[in-house]
Amino acid sequence: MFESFAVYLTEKASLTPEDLKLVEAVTVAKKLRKRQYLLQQGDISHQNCFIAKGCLRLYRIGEDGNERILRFGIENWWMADYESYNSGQPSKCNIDALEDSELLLIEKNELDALYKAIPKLHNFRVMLEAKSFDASQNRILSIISETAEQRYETFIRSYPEIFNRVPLHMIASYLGVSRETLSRVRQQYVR
Amino acid sequence: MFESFAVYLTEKASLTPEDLKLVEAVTVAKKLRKRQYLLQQGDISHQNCFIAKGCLRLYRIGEDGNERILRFGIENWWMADYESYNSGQPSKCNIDALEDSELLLIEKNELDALYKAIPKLHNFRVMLEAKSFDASQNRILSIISETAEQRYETFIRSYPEIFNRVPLHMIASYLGVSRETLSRVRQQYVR
DNA sequence: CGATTCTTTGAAAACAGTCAATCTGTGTGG
DNA sequence: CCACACAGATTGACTGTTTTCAAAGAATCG
Repeated sequence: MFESFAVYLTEKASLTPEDLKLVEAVTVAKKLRKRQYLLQQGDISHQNCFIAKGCLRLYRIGEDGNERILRFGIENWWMADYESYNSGQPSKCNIDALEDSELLLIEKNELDALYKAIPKLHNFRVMLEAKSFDASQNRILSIISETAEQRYETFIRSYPEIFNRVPLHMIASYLGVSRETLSRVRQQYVR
Repeated sequence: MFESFAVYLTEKASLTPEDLKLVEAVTVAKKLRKRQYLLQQGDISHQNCFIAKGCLRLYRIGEDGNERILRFGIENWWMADYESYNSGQPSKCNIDALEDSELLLIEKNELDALYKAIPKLHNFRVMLEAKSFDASQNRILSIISETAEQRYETFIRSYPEIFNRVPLHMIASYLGVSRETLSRVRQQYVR
């Protein structure tokens, strides 16, 4: 199960076999069944999670009781509530599995130590975070400037590997529209 | 003009007078008149900009020709189009001044060198970027889950130093509503 | 003062949300 | 293997919000 993580780190971050040993020493494997939580509101998100297999989502519960999905994650993506992860404060979010999933967890302090030991890994992380920020800026632009239909198109274009893998009402939540509206938008699409 | 930057770096990033000399050596001061551009679409955003005084905005022109504001910046904030800054690719954004402004510019390669020379500064940057990411996640949550009125309240609460300093139609653009809607929302507020 | 920018207002149209009912497929337990 | 519950998707009718278009009223600047 560490294997796919090793491949990822070798290809994306150019880690050597020696580097990988250091990583493996602090990595904990975890399997999650569909619907199981990785993190619940109030927990501290003290580990970073690499998704080897499966699909997760990160969401908050609004004052109206509805779920608002902030992010999805699939194979080769990282997942944590970074607000809690960085601050050490209790999380306002939940993370759960949308499919049976295989995860690799690293404690924040262990990962920070790895960054010191493997500068390449640190650079890789900085690059990843920059891309995450870009993605979230582009998502903001999409939400503030596009109609529901355009947002759905943008989502499909941006995440072709995700849109047909998660329930429609979750995509609706991610896009900030009601599931009925998204359903109607899709109809026009089929024609 | 470097003085306010020095104070900022001392207080926020704990830089020493020696550190500051290194920083000053690569810092270029620039004044911008209201309405002047710092960056125009197609330019490469190759310098990071510290705002010593004034107010800037970063925006894109949509297909409909309308401006969509992605960020504001005031004293002690940093400004650049980080997508272009990090990738070296031409920017899709514009940055201009909403007030006469005093800026301190550092070239990306100079700043990267500073991070090597002053690890404290690098840590500070990493922390800042993490906060920016959190802020943009919270903004996404606000846009997808709140009404126009609630978003305006959230904006005022989040940025009390900005909301009464920039034109209303720009806040409307930032919030993703029409200026007319924002104007009406504010009316209810006054009662 | 004149020009420009910014803000407000009104009325109609477009859009999205809500409520309620129905339909589908999936999986579970008897 | 069937019956049932459940999650997910769709549809219709209605309501409410937001946009658009057009016009006019403040405010600001040179």
